[in-house]
Amino acid sequence: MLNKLCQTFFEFTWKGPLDLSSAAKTLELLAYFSTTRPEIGLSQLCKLAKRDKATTYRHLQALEKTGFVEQNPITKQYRLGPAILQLAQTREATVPRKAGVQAPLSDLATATGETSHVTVLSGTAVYELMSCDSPKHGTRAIIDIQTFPLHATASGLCALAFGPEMLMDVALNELQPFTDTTATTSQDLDAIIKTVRNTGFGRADRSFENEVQGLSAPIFDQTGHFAGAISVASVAARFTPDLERIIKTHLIIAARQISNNWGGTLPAHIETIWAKHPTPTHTLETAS
Amino acid sequence: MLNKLCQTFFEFTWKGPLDLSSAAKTLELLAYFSTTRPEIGLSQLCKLAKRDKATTYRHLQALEKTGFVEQNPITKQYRLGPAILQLAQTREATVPRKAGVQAPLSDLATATGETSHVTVLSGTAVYELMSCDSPKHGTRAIIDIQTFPLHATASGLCALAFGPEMLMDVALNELQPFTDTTATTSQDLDAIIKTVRNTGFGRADRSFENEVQGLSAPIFDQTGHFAGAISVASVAARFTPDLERIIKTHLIIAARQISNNWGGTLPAHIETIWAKHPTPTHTLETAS
DNA sequence: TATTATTGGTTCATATATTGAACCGATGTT
DNA sequence: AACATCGGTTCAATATATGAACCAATAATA
Repeated sequence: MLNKLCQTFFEFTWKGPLDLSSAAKTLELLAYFSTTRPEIGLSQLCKLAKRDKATTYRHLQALEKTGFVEQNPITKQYRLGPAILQLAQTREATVPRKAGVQAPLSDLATATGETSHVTVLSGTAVYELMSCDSPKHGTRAIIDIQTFPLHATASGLCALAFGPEMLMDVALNELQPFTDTTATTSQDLDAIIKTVRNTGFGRADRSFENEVQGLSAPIFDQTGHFAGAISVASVAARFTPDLERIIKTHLIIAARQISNNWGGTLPAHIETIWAKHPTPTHTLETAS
Repeated sequence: MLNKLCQTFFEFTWKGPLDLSSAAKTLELLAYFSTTRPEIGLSQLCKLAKRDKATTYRHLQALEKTGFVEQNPITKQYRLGPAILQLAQTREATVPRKAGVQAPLSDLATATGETSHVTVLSGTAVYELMSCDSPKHGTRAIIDIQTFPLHATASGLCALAFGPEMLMDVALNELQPFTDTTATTSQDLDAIIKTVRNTGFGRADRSFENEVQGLSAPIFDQTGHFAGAISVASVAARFTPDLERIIKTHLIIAARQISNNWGGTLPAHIETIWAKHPTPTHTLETAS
């Protein structure tokens, strides 16, 4: 906590720096593992997490004891462990999510040629559930975070617009400016969300990363509540009204399918909005 | 892990909090969730884990903050969260395991008509990776633990026989008597393991649960080391030499397939053993 | 071969962060 | 209305996590 101050280059409040239980700190270590960085050594992980070596070591031991990480016996590096698979199996058996996402997400990525994500709302946070990188383009929008900021990403805006109102309070406490177009005032955010509600699409114009255009549609589950979002992240430079029309068309399809697979349906008022504004781009209205 | 064992027989008097980091305690809470008990309330979880309510609550908060559990907004109960899926995806992409298990395991369960498991060795613990309940019989052997005792289960014995020697030390410190046939002395265990090495099969005769007969074969991965085991748990009452022959035949097939899928092969000496004792039909060398 | 800089892992005094009995308010049962 | 739960909160007491310094081993300089 004391030398947490060191990492304050800016007001880099990662998320709730005030009260990080030791357990939470331990669990956050897991977030540093990814397909591009599957194995991490102790020292390397210390640098990444900006934590003390002894502390990190003990945390890793706790994770190893419970099977959340395991150590490559030859390289001594750590990687995610088998306990995770078991839990994932239980989670998926309990609340089926991934199974109903795979196909529509893949279709979306293929149809749009852009990297696509499905996010889920859990509590007051939006997590990435699955992503699909389209091989169509060389440059891809890479988003390498685990939770999506509510106020700056298309998925987050969808959650604010269609999820529980309580999310707005959370968002207003985390108005971190990622780019110079990030909404940082309550008024700005309100206006944006109003637009999301009016159009039925979340839209993040370079508000999270400078060259990324996000577009998203909400997903609803069997409870009838907002459960997540499906989004497309395209490189801003090639984002044209034409592309936007295509993306929106396929977002609607995917959102319908996934909602259906999760045992829900899109609320009538959203379907109505989408029908009213078939493809709300000023210039193009050609049918496809 | 420990708490499961503790609550089974002896009280252990809560004596040594020596090796229970707060983080580990927190993570162990996750083990109480299963497909048969997917949602757990705060009070209920306290009873299960035998922990204080305030403590458990804070632990759950930490888990919720990191997405490992989420709260059903209506029932207020907790269930496994979406972060797990994400990590599982990474783990599986890094160290593919489940993908190569599904089919052989399913085949095995179908062929034997018994509940079958695949376990993996991680560090010094044997974890269940996947299990498949055959629908053939009404009574099924249900094993509802997450880690398999090394000295009392067929999978554990396989690990001791074919895994790193260091496991033996761990096992000798945990010689918990689950049934009256559980090996509880170093000598007994040595003898059993010798048999496992000689036959190429792990065998647990009611040594973990009174009515369960376990039989297992080792799996090897691309490193050439023991990586896990595949096992069949049959109800002891219907365990006949005939059934044993059938099970062993299919265990061999499954062990070969999974090892292959994990990028490894069965060591020649094990194949040789299996060939030498070509499914010991009615000539059981393990006289009871 | 000696030097230096890594690595993973360990120790121990310090004080910080965790603990649990008791307490709340809400909901539900009798 | 009395009672029993539930999820959640408080606060003093202290058990527990912390990190600077320290090892031993390996690897890259030189």
